[in-house]
Amino acid sequence: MKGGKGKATAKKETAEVLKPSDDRLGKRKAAAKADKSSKSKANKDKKAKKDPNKPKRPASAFFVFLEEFREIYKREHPNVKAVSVVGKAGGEKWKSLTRAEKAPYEAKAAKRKSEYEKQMSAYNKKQESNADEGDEDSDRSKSEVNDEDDEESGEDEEEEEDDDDE
DNA sequence: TAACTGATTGTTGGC
DNA sequence: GCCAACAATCAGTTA
Repeated sequence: MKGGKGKATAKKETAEVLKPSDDRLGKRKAAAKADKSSKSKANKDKKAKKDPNKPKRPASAFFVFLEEFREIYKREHPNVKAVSVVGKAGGEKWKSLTRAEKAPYEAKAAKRKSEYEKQMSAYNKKQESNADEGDEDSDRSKSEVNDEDDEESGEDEEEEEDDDDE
């Protein structure tokens, strides 16, 4: 492995000292920590056997927000490049948003999710047929994936305006 | 030079 | 139902 393994360990200790204020958050952090430690393995594992054709998980509302927030944050703090800082700031900002303010991000996330579901069903079908036929499909699956990609080209964002639910 | 780390929240998927 | 894993981002770190 590479990476700041040692750094991670040291960081972990620090993080443990710095008890998170939130219970759930703490769990998250702990999970993330455990995640991290296993992640290296998981990553390798993933790299080793993960299917590159498998659709990526859709961004949650928070991640949709974070994409935008990063842009703004970079503009306001061009010197700050650390993702950890942006992540933290984004998390705080996210918590300060009202439900109405979060609504457009949730709408986008919902859309991405439905696309993800479509892609997953296509992917699963492919997996089934792969299981059926065994192999001899590599180039076919490629073209199918391309088809899937085509699907999402049409839509950008149209339902930013459904924040009326309260 | 490739691979990992951190920091965040939400969601997915497996058990 | 619970919980681990993963989604984006990228400078910095390490082997």
